[in-house]
Amino acid sequence: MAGPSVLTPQNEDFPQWYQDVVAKAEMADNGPVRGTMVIRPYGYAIWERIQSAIDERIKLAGAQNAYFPLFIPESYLSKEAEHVEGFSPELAVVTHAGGEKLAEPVVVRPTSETVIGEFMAKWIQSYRDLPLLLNQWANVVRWELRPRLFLRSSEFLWQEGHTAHASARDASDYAMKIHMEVYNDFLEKVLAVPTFLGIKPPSERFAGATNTMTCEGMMRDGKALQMATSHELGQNFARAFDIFYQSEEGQAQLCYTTSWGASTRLVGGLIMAHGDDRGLVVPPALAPTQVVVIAVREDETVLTACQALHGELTAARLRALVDDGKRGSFGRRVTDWEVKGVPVRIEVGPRDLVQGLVTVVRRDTGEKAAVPVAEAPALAQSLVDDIQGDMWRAARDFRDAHTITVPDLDRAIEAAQTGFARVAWHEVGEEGEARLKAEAMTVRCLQRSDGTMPENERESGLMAIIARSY
RNA sequence: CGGGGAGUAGCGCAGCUUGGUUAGCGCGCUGCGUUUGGGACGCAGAGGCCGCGGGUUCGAAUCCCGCCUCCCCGACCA
Repeated sequence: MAGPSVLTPQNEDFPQWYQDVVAKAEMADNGPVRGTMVIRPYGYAIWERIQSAIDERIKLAGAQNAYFPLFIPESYLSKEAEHVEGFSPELAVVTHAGGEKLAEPVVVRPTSETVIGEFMAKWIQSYRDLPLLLNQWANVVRWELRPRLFLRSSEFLWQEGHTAHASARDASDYAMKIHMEVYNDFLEKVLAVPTFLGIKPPSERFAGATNTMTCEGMMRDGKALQMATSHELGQNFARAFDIFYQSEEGQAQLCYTTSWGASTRLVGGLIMAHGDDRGLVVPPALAPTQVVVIAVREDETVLTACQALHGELTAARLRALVDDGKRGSFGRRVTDWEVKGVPVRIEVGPRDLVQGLVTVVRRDTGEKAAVPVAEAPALAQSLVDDIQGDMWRAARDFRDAHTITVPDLDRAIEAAQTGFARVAWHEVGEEGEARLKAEAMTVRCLQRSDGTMPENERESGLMAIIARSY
């Protein structure tokens, strides 16, 4: 039934497989400047759906969208010592503009804590102004030495939330709320990627944060990908930018701030968490096209049947389109839709049609069924519903099968060659982290033994998740 | 920046060692025809500053010198 693979098989060369998928599914191209990325219409359609799903959740969590400038005075970055130290190696700095050398160089934002901090200070006067909950959708630039499409590009698109609160508790609760109700919910319900939730060890924290929460997903090659992060910034940025409020008692108090983000990297995560040797597999809740109706050949009866099916699918609020056969042989077109990962396809051919049948195929399992034309829309609908859950369970089972709890660091290093290792955090320590680095591994996150999110890395009984990562 | 590799058609490559007709192959692209139930086939086409600059030579993709760029591995990272 299946022809030879169009792509490099995953187990032969996973990075090459990834590049093949990005190219063949028409997701993105390299830009003319090293490290930049051109997102093609199909890749962008997926990003737009990621955006709207996340944006909807951000708004439910109470934050409002705003927009801050791309250019940031260089001096802003230096106001927070750890922040500038963390980012300076990857800054793009504009030194000339308008034909002249600038008095103060301007950096292209690598992230916006600093500018937003400046304006928070201006806007916040009283405890009544808190919490201040902002988000922006923007592009950011971090000059990368080893770029990879979607996973690590010098310019990327993301959402960055920035909030200010009256107390450490409020800030911490809100960062957690975003982590669970925006990121984890999106990853589970839309992207169908199960993750390990935890906090970063101090060595892996965001520059200037007091705590970083992460969602770590497992890719099909057993490596980890950080899919979203939420940071508690303590009073570090509030102090640097004078973000004060007057309390009910009339005293000036420093705010506590947070920041949180998810980027176009999620598209890379989608590819690597669900993809197989035939290409992308897109979960139905995310898919720009959920059902493709394929005419086996250009034939009036066939095309009429396709249009009728398309009408019914659309009426049932499924995102559907018709492949009318003008674009080449049947086999070629099927392969193209498979590479793009469309969840369900309905093949309409003259032979089946004589018997009143069409063939319905699901992308995730390849399972085919010949069903009466009249039943096809309902079947497509139920497959769309089933596939979403099945993909999540398949990804979870894969992750669990490749996650091993081990008693010590030696065995953790062994296990992390092929997946994730779970080991007591006290078995690692600073010395252990150095050993991991030598093995190209890191502590991806720390969690309690029951898998929940700890308050901080000093809690006793924490487990470390160790893996190779992107 | 350290270590490796490569620049020839949109993409992937051969040719270079030993200089010499009109620079070639696969895929893709255009036209026409036959096809179409898992990447169809035939015929006819289009497409090249052989990375850039200099040199040697009657003659350079090929030899010499200089430069530039890209890719892979490492250090940094959403």
